[in-house]
Amino acid sequence: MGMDERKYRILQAIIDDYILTAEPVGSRTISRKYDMGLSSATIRNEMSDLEELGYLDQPHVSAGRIPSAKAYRLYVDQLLESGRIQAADEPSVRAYFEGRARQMEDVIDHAAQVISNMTDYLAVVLPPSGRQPRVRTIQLVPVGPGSALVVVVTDSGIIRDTVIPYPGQLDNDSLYDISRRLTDEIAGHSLQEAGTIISGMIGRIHENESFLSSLGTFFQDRTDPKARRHVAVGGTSKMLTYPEYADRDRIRSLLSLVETRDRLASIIAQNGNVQFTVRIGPENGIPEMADSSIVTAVYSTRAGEQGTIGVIGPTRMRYSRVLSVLTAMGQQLSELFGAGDVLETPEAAEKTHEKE
Amino acid sequence: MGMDERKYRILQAIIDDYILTAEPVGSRTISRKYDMGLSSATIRNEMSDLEELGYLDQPHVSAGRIPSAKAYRLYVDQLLESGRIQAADEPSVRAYFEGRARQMEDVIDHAAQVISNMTDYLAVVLPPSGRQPRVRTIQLVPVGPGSALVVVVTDSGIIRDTVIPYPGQLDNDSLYDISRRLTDEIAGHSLQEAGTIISGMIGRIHENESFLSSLGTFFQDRTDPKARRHVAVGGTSKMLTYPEYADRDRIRSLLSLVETRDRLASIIAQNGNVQFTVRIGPENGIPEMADSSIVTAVYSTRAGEQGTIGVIGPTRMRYSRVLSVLTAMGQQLSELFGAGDVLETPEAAEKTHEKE
DNA sequence: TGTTAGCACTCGACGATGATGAGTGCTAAC
DNA sequence: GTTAGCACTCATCATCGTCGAGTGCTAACA
Repeated sequence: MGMDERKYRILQAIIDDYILTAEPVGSRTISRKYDMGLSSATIRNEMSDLEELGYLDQPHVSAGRIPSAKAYRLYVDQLLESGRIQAADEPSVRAYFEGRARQMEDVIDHAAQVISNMTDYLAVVLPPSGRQPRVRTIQLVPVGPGSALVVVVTDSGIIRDTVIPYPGQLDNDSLYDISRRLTDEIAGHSLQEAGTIISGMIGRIHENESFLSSLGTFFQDRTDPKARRHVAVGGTSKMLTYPEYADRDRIRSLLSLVETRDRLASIIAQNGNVQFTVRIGPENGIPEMADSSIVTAVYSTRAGEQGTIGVIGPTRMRYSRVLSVLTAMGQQLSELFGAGDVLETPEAAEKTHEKE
Repeated sequence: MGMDERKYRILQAIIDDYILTAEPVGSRTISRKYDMGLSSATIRNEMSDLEELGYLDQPHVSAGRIPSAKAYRLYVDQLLESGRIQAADEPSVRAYFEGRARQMEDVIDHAAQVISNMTDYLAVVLPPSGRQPRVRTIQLVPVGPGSALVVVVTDSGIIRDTVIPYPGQLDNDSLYDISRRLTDEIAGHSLQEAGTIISGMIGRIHENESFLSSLGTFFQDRTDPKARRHVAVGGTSKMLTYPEYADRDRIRSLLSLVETRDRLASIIAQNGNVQFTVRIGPENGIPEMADSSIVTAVYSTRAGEQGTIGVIGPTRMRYSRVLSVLTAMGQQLSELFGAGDVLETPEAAEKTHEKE
């Protein structure tokens, strides 16, 4: 007994129906709604086979069948192989970004909103990271007595800033001078290297030792992989519409996952270099998420950094829809972060220029 | 029939018990658990009176009584008048901030966490705002070809940054020069005034007109009251433990409120100059929050800006606890934003200095 | 006059019971 | 190989009676 064409069509119909209704689907439903040209009895036989093959589960004897994780896996694999994933929604994704979003964090927040609006699932967007960005400029800006704002511009265009103390006797001009000298030293190096270089300067330059040491630790902090990153989330409340999250404990664990951004980020973060990751139910390895699926995709920046966008939803997810939305959004974000300046959409830049 | 001492004590007991159990409380419970030296029959008579006075509601004939919004109001008013609100938790609040938090947003996020941990309700923290901060310095930092990062330091220490385009022919030094000249012009003025001044310069200085105009709109954007501010939220998942939020629609409306930060901010934002605001049930005027209470408190920065911290929970809230936590946190935040530099805790600054 | 014991009454919560119907597996006929 | 038919299973739902918490009222008591 193998998996022939007809079995697959029936399985597909069952999956489609279950994704739609979230209710166990019976043989009668299939033969009626998805006119297969087969009677319910025949379907029943096939379903029995499919169950034996591990593609269907039966909650109890007198209920219909439910697709197993294995069935979804087959379904998704076929989907991915067939190349039927089209960024069909690209125009509408693009429309969402028309003349909007300036700062990186705004873009990311907005992207999460858009994804969740288009899919009706929980959307997560991680900022670009991974590759060690290289320093382009460092600039110190006086903030108050005894403290300066450090602005580091990297080749990925991302600005990291923190206030550090500095000896009060420095005025604006000397700060600028210092900034220039520092830039000369560390430009082109990674943040980590920059930290080492600056720490190394402490011996050589005897003035402002404490200041240099603060600056050194600043770079070290920024290199820390545990450093909190902004994680954008959208559509949490959408999850409440799905019956699989009717259980309070389940909502609870989902909510607290969303609340602890670190954990959420580590779950969504992609490891490999693949375009998509689809983890169905138990595959995701998170006990309390055994009947949730996680789909992620990658986007990249001009500087070669990678970011991840992801969707979390019930196992009976509209995978096809999700994959196509993620594709479109991945393209859009890559474009946004790759084409023009990282911190500005092409549109926004254009709009500003029109005023000339 | 007035409200005598004994009635009040009974009412208090009922409120206490209901806050604890969330179940209608009967006359028997009161006479036993809160030994009043009265039989249940007497309590019953008093409860009957209290109901007539509007302080108690009865879900149905054979159930106990539930405190009405009017009862909570009385309770809270007494609490506030009695001056029994003590920042009793101040030490533990302080402990939470030991050697932590550098950036303003981190402080705010952390504060929301702490409040929700200490109260077990949903906590919201709004960043300082209100007063028009005055410009101290403006500095332009080159980010990439044709774009510069604008860093404005105000007397409230808040850094607002955006990337704007600038004509490519400017190099670092001329940017610095421009920054200096701009600072000379706008230092001491509000953001709005700064915008006007810069726009006014367009006529006078003919070089870089487009750049100045971008900069002008930058200031206008920053003055926009609708400008999105970072709103910190903590403890959303805690709300699921309360039976009053068992209903899915109720969680849903709560969740979507939390998701739309703008609306959340406008609900929490304080108008007057009072230290506390307690809005009980229907008092808050938000239909879907008719059985939630909102308690807010104010903190302030050295620069005279005001921020708001707030708690959202069921009407049967532990008001006393919440008020005392908010008091402690308000003090802590005021201290944090008032004493040392706004962007740094005294601890953090101290810690860094130790390295000298 | 205020307090309390006693009692009848109300009504939601809960569990048992039975009807309903969706769906299955199996068998036999086509 | 397909399908009609049928017995069987079992979750769902409404009904019904029991249970008990809690009340209001009355009458007795200090």
